[in-house]
Amino acid sequence: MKSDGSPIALPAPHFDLRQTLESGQVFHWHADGDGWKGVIGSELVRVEQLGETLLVSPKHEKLVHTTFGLDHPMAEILATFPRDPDMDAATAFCRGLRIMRQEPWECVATFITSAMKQVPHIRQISLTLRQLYGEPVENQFAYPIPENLARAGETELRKAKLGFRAKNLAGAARMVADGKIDLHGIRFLPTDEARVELCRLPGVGEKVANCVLLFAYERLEAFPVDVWIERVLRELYFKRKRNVTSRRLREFAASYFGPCAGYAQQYLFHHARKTWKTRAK
DNA sequence: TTCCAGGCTGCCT
DNA sequence: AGGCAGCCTGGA
Repeated sequence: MKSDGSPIALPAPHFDLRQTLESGQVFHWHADGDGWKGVIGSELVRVEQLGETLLVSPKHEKLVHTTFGLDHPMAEILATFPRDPDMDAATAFCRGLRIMRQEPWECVATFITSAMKQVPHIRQISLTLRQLYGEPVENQFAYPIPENLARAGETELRKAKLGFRAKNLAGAARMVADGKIDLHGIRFLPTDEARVELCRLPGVGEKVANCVLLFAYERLEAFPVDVWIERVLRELYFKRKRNVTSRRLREFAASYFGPCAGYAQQYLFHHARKTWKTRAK
């Protein structure tokens, strides 16, 4: 580390750094010795967990506290979960996993590029975009601002291996850069209206919008349904039924998992991905 | 080689 | 409203 002062110990009870970073919310953090490094905004941050504390540079204390949701009242959140054996198992397995607070543009852009991709690919795309279009931060790069991706355009982005996602990312970047959508203002909208706004962006449908609502706008009730969580819901809650529509699954999720459904979803998702050995990459 | 992956979109019925 | 193919690319 540079001379930012020696790390301080930030209290982090009921928190698990590794599980939080490996639960498919963010795709650019990497292990650094016994800790992790990643860029938050325009800061390169190193975090290391030591028991129920986090070692961080003093100047990153507040940033880390906010980004990792250390203010979340976990006991209260867990108390809202439905009680059934599968939910209980996921909750025990994921103890300490927090929903993070990401910067909206980075979050929406990353999930636009995640369509039909496996995690290593999403990480690769994030890294390539940062290296080509992001501002340097020490020896790493910030996520590119919308203006840079809009200027690059679809053709250039295709060279960064984005495939059909290039058009969507370039289009979304253009809308944000031109002020056609106000990602900051969305913060103040009710969740349903915020979702409609986000879906105006190319490449953003209900799933990506819900990811952004959950991971960037603190809407803990937002419940992203991807192919994985569909498998989980069918396997755990509709085992013997066939012909259950996606719509029916979403209706079930909305009523069953309660006001922190997004948290519950993340736990079911992470538990399944880490324990269902088949197919997971 | 062939197949498909953490989704969206447009076009069908 | 619900179903379905196509979209790029890389890895199994």
